[in-house]
Amino acid sequence: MLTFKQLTHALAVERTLHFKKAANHCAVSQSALSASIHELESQLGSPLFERNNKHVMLTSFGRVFLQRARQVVLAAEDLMAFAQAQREPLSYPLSIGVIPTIGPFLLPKVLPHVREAYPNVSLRLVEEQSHRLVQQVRDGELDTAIVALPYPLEGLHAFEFWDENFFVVMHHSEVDTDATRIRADELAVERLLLLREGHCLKDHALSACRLQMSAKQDTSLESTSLYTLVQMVAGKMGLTLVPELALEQLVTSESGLVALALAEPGPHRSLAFITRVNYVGVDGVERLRVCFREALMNAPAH
Amino acid sequence: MLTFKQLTHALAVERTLHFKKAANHCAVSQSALSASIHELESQLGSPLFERNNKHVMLTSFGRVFLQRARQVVLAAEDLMAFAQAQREPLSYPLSIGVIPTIGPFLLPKVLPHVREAYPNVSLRLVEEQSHRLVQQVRDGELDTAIVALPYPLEGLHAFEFWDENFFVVMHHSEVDTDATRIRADELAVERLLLLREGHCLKDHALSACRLQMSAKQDTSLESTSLYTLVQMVAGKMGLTLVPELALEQLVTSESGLVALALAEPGPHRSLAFITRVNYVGVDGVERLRVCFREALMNAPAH
DNA sequence: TACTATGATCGATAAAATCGATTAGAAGAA
DNA sequence: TTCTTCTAATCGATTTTATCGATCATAGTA
Repeated sequence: MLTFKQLTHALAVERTLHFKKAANHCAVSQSALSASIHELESQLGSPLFERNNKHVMLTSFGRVFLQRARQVVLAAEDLMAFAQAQREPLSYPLSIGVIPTIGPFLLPKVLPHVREAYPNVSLRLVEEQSHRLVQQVRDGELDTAIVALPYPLEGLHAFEFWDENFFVVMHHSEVDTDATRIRADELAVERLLLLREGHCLKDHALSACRLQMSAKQDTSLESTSLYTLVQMVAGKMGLTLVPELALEQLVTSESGLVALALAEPGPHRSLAFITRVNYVGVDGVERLRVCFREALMNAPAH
Repeated sequence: MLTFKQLTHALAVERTLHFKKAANHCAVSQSALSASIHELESQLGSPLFERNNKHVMLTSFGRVFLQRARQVVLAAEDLMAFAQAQREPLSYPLSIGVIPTIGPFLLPKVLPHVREAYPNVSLRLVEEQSHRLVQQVRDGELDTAIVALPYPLEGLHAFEFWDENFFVVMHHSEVDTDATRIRADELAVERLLLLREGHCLKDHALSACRLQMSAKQDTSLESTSLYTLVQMVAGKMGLTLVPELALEQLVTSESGLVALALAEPGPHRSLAFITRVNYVGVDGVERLRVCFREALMNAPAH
């Protein structure tokens, strides 16, 4: 079978046109190199070199063959160099899932920080609901995913990096208190607008209010994104619960909205990376976890 | 050191995602394949596969690495296929020197025949005088050369393929005989036009006439090509000697020239391939020799 | 003729690859 | 649970391969 060693030996002979010198370059004995060349030539069926006791000379075939062999060996060396470069943490492509109620609010805050710390990082980002992310991580379609806990993980590992509280978002005309906090039992629960079934934010928000989902809730108004949800609140169609990270983008001063901290003891959800238990890139994920955490701690408070 | 075997083993595991099946594909035992993969991964510094007793799964790194490794292995396989294709006789580039008094007359007759017999043939043709061709063959710059013998070859091998006679070419107005042959001592030697010094044809022509070179010959009229030489004859500036192969092109019916066979016992020069004594492509040259000979025998006689 | 340089070759040894058998652990069935 | 099955890792033995040092053969040189 063809080996890289044979090719590099032959290339050394091509360079030096001298078996002993080539052998030295390759750090083997002359006899070993001679055998190596013989073996290669016998595999090829044609001699690469024309040689006697005094002179070594390329054959026409050898010239053409080694020209191409050089490309192959270079490609292999490139491959090894590439592998070495990959060992630098987070320099290989990483596919990350993220749930829709985290992605648009978290990533703009942390990705610049990540790119600064790991300039070679290359992330493929996928936005899906938690249950699909869990499946994709399990199947190896994703290296990791960012989800909100608590969530049934069924044997996956979780690397938490942030806890956050929920805020009640209302139209300012509906606020009848000067306090910055509000208790769940003060809420007009019947006007609560939530995300469509399947978004974990819905469950987390309800649980933050110590509420069970009300069966008589008007599901036709359940939204698919926090953005439209907040637009509905701005249209005085009700009130909603928004995680802290999203406040900055969703509740601007000119929106006519007011955000009140939920008084129930929090925090109410926790952001985490999830991976397979024996995922080999845990090192990279752990680095991401630290990096995300630092970025969030340094981010301007709302 | 990286080996092709490791790469092909890893690629087999990538395809099957199963060590035993991959081992079967590679015709080795599972333990050997397992060791091979381990060795490769240790050289790379990163695992290619994430595996436990039940499942084998590509890592992100493995995906990217094997993508590139596949290219390298394919390139190597191409290289071997290329080498095999070269084993087909005369399918590799062959550089051939030829002297100017043979090339233009011989090659048009034989090359079509060669290309028919060896469709993959690829010839690089170089036209030089004998002494330069001999040197270039010795230096390996040429695989072989076509020269006219006798010529001092100094250790090169000669593969003769054709003998030819010389013809005296004169203007028809200067011919005073009806015979088709002429003896050297009937020639107006003082009007003999020959090629410039260095062309072996000059020596061969003189020796065909049993002549030594005359010192008082008008060297200013020595030509550099048979074409101009014959043009001079057509201008009644003298007569010359032309090898048989060249007659067809040089002495056409409308040129006003007459060619008379030289009566001296011939043939007077012999065409041959020359090679280094241990040139490895002798097989190809021998095939060319046979091919040339056949082409010339089938060529229409002058 | 003797000397030098050089690639091929040989025999011994060292290194590796490979095998078969076994182990350990996970998944699924009873 | 407990048993069975499946699978990759591991181990020890063996075979194969690679390598070395020494020697040989030979072309070129003095």
